[in-house]
Amino acid sequence: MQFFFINIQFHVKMNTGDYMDIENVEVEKELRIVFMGTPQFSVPLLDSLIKNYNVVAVVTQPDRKIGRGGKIGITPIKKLASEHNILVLQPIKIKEEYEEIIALEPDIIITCAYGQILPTELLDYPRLGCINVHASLLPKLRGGAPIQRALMNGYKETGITIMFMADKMDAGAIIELSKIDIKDDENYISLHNRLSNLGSELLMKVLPNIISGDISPKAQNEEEVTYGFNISKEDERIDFTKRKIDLYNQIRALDGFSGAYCIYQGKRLKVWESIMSDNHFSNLIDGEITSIYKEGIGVKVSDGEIILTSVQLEGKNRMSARDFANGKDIVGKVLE
RNA sequence: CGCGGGAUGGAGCAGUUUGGUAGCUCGUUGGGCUCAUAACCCAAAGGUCGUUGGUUCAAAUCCAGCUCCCGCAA
Repeated sequence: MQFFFINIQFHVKMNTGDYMDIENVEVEKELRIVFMGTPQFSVPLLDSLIKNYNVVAVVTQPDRKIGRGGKIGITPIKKLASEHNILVLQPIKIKEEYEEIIALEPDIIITCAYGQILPTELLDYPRLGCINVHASLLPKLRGGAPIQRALMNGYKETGITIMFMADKMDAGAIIELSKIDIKDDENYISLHNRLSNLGSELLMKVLPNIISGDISPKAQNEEEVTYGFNISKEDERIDFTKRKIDLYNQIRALDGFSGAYCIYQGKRLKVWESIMSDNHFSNLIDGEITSIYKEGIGVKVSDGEIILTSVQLEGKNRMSARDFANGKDIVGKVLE
């Protein structure tokens, strides 16, 4: 917990319940932060906030049925907040249920992968504004799946953007950017974790400046805007008529996420990992299994061959492609 | 009670319909061949067939309950 000396006008709730306006007087006050987030990505961020600041409430998505059998799952953010006895709010539609948040009188709202669009009334309330931590170098890859899209697009670098929130998604003025390189063999899990930690570090670095007003936000260049929308079924399906580099990027972009898949003998076969090969086959069709290698299963694609190294058949566990091929006569079979 | 697949030596599977000495492809270990090898040949070790109970002369196999794993859908 941390206290700040600030020197602006605001009003203070007294012990009596009355409000007292104070102007230009240096006082000690606990900054009231409301954090909004949902998935694992935002956990390190909330963790840092809890350790260093006064988080008065956490807003996260409602508990939902998850997995088989209709079990209810709680969000990673709710779990962490509950462990610290922090108030958790889970509005179904925040556009209609934001009064409770305003009643908490937050000085600042910090969001990270929350999953709902905040209403203007809420955006306008906190005196220090609403801050978002986004996993791309804005204005590139606005939207819900910037990490996957960066990999899928074969980007060499990405990063974290901290910005003010605007009515339009991920369109607010940029406060701070931090770049990282994307390794050639990096997958979703790895990049996700690195960006998650980077987001946390960057926010801790920038937050004091935001509080003190020592920042100079810059509007995004609308001409350079690109989008990284959520991953759809179509994005997960492997099309072996594509180039091997595109398939390789698609597969690693979804490794640790939903997984890329193709169809083997009428069943769904997820492909978690692959490597590119330099072999070429002119007499085979795209998707045909070329050979079993030590590394895995070779598959003919438009510009050569890709070797599947880690796969998972529906109903089965993830396994090495070698194990999958074991005991089966799959050379010459076609993956769709 | 959302739909469905699965549990068999270290791994991946067959065998279950029609109960009757545990099989295949790998891996491991040892040996051989070879300039050499991830290739080839020979040999060995390794499984109370997820768990509990039932039927039977006899259960991986039939019946019932339970546990765990996974795909889809949300």
